[in-house]
Amino acid sequence: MSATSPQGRFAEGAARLDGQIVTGVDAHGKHLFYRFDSGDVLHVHLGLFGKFRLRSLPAPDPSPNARLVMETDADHLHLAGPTVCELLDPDGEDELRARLGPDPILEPADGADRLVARLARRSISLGAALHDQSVVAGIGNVYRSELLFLAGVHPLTVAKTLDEESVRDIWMRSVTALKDGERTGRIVTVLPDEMGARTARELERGDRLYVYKRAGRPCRRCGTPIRSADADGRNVWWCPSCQPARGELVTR
DNA sequence: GTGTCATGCGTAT
DNA sequence: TACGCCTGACACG
Repeated sequence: MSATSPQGRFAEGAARLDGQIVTGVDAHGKHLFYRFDSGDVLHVHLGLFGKFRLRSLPAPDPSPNARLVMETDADHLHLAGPTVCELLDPDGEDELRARLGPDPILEPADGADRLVARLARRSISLGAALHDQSVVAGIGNVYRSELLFLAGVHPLTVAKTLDEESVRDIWMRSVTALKDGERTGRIVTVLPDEMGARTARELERGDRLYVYKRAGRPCRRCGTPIRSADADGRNVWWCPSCQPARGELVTR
């Protein structure tokens, strides 16, 4: 594999990786790890804007924006706009993983206990908690609203007040949803029996989710207008009928 | 063409 | 809590 940094900001790293063999790729939450035969580990976090593009050769236009291009005889992998693109030593990877909560894809069976434990002490809202990567790794702003809708839990519920059964339900739904997303490459949370005759792939962009960015529009299930509020500096959406408040809510 | 927004997160205040 | 950063898609004109 050849590695280059057309944009230049990862020139040193690319030079080190150039000529190496990729021995594995894995992830913890939103953090990606490319492993090389020398033992080097490339850590990538796409952030809000980052994007990988995989193209077959011959490669398309020159890519001046690419932080990193990795190329084999067959493929051309183009990375632009990541928040993080760096080489990590083993200690660095350990420190990173220690900061992250359980990943529903990595530990579907064991992670629920850890989530229960991590929520039990928190006075923040559930919406904020699910977005906190040290509580659970891999859930972003789309999934947090959608999972809470599926679970029937109000997003401003005080995290530590939620009953354990509901926490485990949210965990299991996150396992299913994130695995689906990993498999299909898109976020579709609408359940199969609510898709009508269409498959997940056939759904229009706006028909794939229940509440995310649907403020004021009718709930797909009950018709009640969807609401939104700020949770942790980002919007969260919910259906007031399908996700009634149980107990007190976090109001700010 | 221009402006706005976004599936994120670290740092400064 | 605010801001900066990184890029691309889309709405609007």
